[in-house]
Amino acid sequence: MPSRPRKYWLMKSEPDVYSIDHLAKDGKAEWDGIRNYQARNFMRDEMKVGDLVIFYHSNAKPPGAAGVARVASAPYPDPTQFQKKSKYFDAKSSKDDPRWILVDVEFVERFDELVGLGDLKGDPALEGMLLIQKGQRLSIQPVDKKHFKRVLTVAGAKTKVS
DNA sequence: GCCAACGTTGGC
DNA sequence: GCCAACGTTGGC
Repeated sequence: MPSRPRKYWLMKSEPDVYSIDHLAKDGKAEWDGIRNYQARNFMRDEMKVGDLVIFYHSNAKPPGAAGVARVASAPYPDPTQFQKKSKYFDAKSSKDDPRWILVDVEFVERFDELVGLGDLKGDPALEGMLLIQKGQRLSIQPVDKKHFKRVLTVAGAKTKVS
C-alpha cells in the first residue's frame, strides 16, 4: 500500500534530444540535466516510485503530450554534474554535497497521437493546468489528478487511473 | 530566428 | 538585499 496518494506529474523533454520513442526503446532513463531548483525539488522531495508522469514534447513541431511514464527510483545525485565533459557539468557541486538530484523514469505508454499544446489550451476541462499558463516554463511540474485523467482520456490512453 | 518570460549571477 | 545584465526556455 502506498503511504500517500499517488501524485501526478508532467515532465518536458525536447524530442530531438530525448523523445517518448527513446524512452520506449530504453525502457528506463535517468532524468538528467535538470538545472532548475524548483524542478529538482520536485524530484528530490515529492516524487515517489510509482507516480505517473505525462511525457511532454517541448520545442517540438508540434509541442504536446506524447505519452505516459512512471517514476522508477528514489532520488539520487545526477551523475552528469560531476562529468567535466558533460554540458551539465557543475563545478560548484561536490560529491559530499551534490547540488543536482534526479530520479529514474520508466516507459508506460506512447499515445497513438500526440495531444498538441493547442488542444490542451483549448480544452475547458484543463482550465488552470500549470502547463498552459502564460510564461510557464518549468520543466517538471505537478498535475492535478483531474487534469491528468483528462489528458489520458483525450489521448485515448491505455493507461488507467483509478 | 525572434522574443517574452523567467531564473540566476554578481557588483555594489 | 537590490537590481541590472545575462542566459535559458520554449512557443510561434
